[in-house]
Amino acid sequence: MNVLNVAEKPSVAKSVSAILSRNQGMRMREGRSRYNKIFEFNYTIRGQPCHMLFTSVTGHLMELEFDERYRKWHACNPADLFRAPVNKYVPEDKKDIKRTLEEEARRCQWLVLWLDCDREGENIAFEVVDVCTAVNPRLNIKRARFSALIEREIHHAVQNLEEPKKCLADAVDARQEIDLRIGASFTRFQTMLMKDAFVIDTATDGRNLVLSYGPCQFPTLGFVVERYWEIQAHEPEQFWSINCAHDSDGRIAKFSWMRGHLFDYTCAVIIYEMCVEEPTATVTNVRQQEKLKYPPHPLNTIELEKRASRYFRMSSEHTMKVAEELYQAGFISYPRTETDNFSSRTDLHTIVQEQQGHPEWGVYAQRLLDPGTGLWRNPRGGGHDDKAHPPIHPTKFSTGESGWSQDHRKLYELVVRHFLACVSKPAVGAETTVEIDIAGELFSACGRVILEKNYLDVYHYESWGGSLIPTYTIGQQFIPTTLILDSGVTRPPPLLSEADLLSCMDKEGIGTDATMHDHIKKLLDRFYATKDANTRFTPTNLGEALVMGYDDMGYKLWKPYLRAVMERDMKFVSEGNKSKADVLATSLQLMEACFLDARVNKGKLLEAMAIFFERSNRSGNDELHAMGVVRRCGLCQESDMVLRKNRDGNFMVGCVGYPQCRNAVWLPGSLSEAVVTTNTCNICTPGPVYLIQFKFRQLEIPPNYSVNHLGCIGGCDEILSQLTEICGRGSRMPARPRGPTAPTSNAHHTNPRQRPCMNCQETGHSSNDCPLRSGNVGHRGRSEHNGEASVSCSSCGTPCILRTANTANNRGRKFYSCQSQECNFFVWEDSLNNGTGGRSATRSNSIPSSNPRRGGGRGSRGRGGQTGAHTAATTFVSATGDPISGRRCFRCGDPSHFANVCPNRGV
DNA sequence: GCAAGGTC
Repeated sequence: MNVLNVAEKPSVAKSVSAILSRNQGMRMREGRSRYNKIFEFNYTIRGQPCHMLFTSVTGHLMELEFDERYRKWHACNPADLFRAPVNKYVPEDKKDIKRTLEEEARRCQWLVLWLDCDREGENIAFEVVDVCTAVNPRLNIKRARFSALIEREIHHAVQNLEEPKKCLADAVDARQEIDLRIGASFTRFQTMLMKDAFVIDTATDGRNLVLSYGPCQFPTLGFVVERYWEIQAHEPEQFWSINCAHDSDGRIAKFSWMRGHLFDYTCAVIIYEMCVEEPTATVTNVRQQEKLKYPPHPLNTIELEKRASRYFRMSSEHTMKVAEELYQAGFISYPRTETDNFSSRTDLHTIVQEQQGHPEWGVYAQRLLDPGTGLWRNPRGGGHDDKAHPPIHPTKFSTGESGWSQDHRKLYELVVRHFLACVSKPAVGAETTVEIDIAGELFSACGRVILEKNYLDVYHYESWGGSLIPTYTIGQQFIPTTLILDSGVTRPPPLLSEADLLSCMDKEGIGTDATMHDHIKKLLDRFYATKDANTRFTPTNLGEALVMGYDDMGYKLWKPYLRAVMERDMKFVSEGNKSKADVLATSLQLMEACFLDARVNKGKLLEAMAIFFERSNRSGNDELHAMGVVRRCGLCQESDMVLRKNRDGNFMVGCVGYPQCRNAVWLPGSLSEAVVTTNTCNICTPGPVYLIQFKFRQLEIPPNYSVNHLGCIGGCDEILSQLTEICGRGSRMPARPRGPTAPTSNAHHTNPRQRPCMNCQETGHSSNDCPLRSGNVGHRGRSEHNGEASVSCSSCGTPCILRTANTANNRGRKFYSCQSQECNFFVWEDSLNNGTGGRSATRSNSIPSSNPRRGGGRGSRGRGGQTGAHTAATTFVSATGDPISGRRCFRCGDPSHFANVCPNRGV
């Protein structure tokens, strides 16, 4: 009987073949693919002599793609991608493997699937089955389940063959389809929306700029942006603490205040003065304890990446590349593993023995193997096991190979030292804690002596500080050598390092051990974030704007929740508790609704981008001309009606389903500007029908009509109908030059100061200069204006307009906003009434959000975190809430400010 | 030009 065996990768095909054949009578021959060899040997399965043919794939054999007609970006509406047909196909670079499988399957009776024993492995198994059964439907299909490439496991697996599990593969099918549909739809949507609308000056090296969205890459970006916002929002606050030191027997004990620190200066001073008046310290407690510092758990992929980043500042992506090369050359075990627990069957001693000859750590390895030293300890597991691979460990001794780079050496050394540390005893220290009392205040000091370094001898990446303190006895009294009142300022957390980012992703289940580094690299490739020399990530303007835009919409697409829900559903499918179809239907329905909503609210994305980027003047692009969704098309019921500006400069509202759907509303030819607002019509149905802010050319409309008009295209708008009737529709108007230089305008120009303003009917200014004009703020979308100017901007002096907020948290709340585009001043009306005063838009008094930039316009960067600084008007209040009189700056004595904003702070 | 998951 001929048995075709297929593994997930060539190395497994080779290892399993070697185990089953016991390296006797095994022949290797080439397959169609140069990497995937075929091993042949004889083996007996449950008494049945078999001729075994063992080959492999290289991961997934197939990919999921849309039908041909949906692949071109402009061929369909991105929303269609939620329902477009998808197919699995074998990509060109896997065709050779497919051919090998077909040729071998034709002459076999059995197919045994040796794919990795996880969800993806099961899915690949079904891809192999599809290819093989297409040429040989009579194949008897079996699954070999093994948890390690160990002789006993492998023989057991082949003698106890099982059935492949469809529900595991189904879970992956669902994941693939959801990832593809939401990734492609959102990527096309946001790329086409923004790429030509803004000047995004990133050096793409000739590549097309793609603003991709993915359910893993976006939450990864979210972690980076969130930390950045946290730093921006930080308001430094001064605190005080009392520190005490005692110098005796040539040793120093540094006592820290058990209250930690106080933010109330007066309280701190009062307590400090009490201590100074009665400085005698009495020892109240002396505690001596043995402390252990444990070696790390066995190494898995994420830990390898984190430690290489921390110790060598190597990027996770580069680490995996180097690790892969070491693995391919046989020096370390398989580097993509979740497992941090050695199987009890692993021969750990042999691995240590191989390292005995090394000039640097060979002696340590010898000590480990000597039972007399007592250094050996069986490794503690970290509780993770992917059932497919052991923790990363050395598999071949080397003192460095000629082809190795410094990074190869460092990584191999890390793997070896980590392994040796894992099988070593923890370091042992003796800790002494001393507590003292000074005038009723408690202080403590700690000293440590390292008794046994143990694993720290080989794992020199870690250290354990030790310091000797004087000897104390309970009841002993002494006068401290120093007793001082120290001040400090709270600091924001640091930017996320690569190791932090990996931890966030691991904790929230973003990506797999084999893909996390890809998602991090993608942030850099897409220009969403940058990494500094200390491996810390800062979002770029582009990355921040995208997250801000979605956040302003109220969608948490940049949070890990979506992936968590998907993972939960995948688990249900793989356990057979939900069907693939159910999960696909509910998940995609939800995401499609979210997509359509995001498209309606794309103004938020554009607003966020406008904070960081200049608008582009490029034309000829569809998206530039499609200026916002006005309503759902009532004719085709499938697509949206969008406001457009045609090439001849005329406006219309047309269905995006054109040319299949030709529904259109032509607007008056006298229009010079039109902007879709976030306000909706109360009359027209089905809603929402978004109102449009129109601006007409003054000389082309009758004098009794206003140049500015907030109108509706749903049929209820009498003024719009009249103007359309009077001026004719744009579609029939000849193209004309636009703008103030148009000769027709100049011909009849009158002095605007002699005529009443078209906007407010006052004289002395034109409607362009009207203080009640809404123009500038509209594109920032803060909210509609109510048109009442009663406050001047304290920043630039320009009159402010009273507006009504339209955000989720503050809907209906009034605020004054500076009209100047260059100024960010705004103030809540109710804060004026209660006397707290106005400020430039920053986190502390802006629209509450996790996003400190919201509410801020261009120019607000870098100001966050600085506001909230105590001002002259601050009333000083103690911790109990009582006002404190006479409070002054700690540094210069000025009562008008706190020390943290003192002009002499740097002196 | 798009996702994420395998892998050489």
